[in-house]
Amino acid sequence: MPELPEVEITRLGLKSLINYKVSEVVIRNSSLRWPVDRSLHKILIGRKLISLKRRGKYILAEFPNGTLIIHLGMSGHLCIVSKDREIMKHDHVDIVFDNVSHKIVRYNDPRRFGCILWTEKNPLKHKLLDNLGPEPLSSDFDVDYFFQKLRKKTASIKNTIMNSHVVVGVGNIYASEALFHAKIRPQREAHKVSMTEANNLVLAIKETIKNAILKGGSSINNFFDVNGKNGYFQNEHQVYGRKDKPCILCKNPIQQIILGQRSSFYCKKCQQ
DNA sequence: CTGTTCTCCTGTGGGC
DNA sequence: TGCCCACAGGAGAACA
Repeated sequence: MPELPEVEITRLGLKSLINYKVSEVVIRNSSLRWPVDRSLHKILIGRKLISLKRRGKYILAEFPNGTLIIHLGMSGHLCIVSKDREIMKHDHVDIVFDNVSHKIVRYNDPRRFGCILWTEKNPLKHKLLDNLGPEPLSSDFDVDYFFQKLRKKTASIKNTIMNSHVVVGVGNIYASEALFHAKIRPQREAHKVSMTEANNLVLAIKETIKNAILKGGSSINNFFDVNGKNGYFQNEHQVYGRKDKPCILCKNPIQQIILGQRSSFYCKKCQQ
């Protein structure tokens, strides 16, 4: 479910909890991708949430004694709920703030590919985050950097932009979308992409992600923000999920192929 | 090192 | 209606 825009919207939605103290942690099911520390309540109770940052698709919740590293995986959601909210299936973890009944952060994740990890060190040096590529919206992600990376890659351009060591935050939906905007076929070998095309792709990735954040994220299979509000970006997908439907630009049917086990969509006329 | 495949898990939708 | 199968937004691990 969540690509970078959805994670960013989730992070922004949680900011209302900054400066509140944790009063309770409930772990109903600790078996996420990696086990949730069962002593998290001892670590967190009485600690004030200092900041909420993001690196790639990881949300970093900073406390005085360390940081929670949260990833939503494929199907994770964070919601702010009140005490009387009924417990749903797959509501695995609650973090209650300030003993206020309406300030509970609830983690729900049917597939349990997400994670909630505690670190007392610099989270950016955590092994999951240490070798990540640049943020797509930062100035570090520019054509000079990107083209140098592409020259060394024989993998497909789509797999390359989805590689978090090249650039973070480009998931399966936005990879297809960005390649459509840059008019590059997803299966092209990365090192055969020209400087001009690389430049177009950098701009397309930035635009696609920026636009999706503005629109509140994609709501495919019910993404919703921390207050339960839907995003609208799914209404703007040009190729993703549009197999056999007419291309927005030339009316030719959109193709679907599998690259790296993932569905990829493109227009064979507009993308070369 | 690189690129590819496998893996975790549940839910959903299509075909029969 | 139920059953079975394919597939789903991530990404580290294992492997060649």
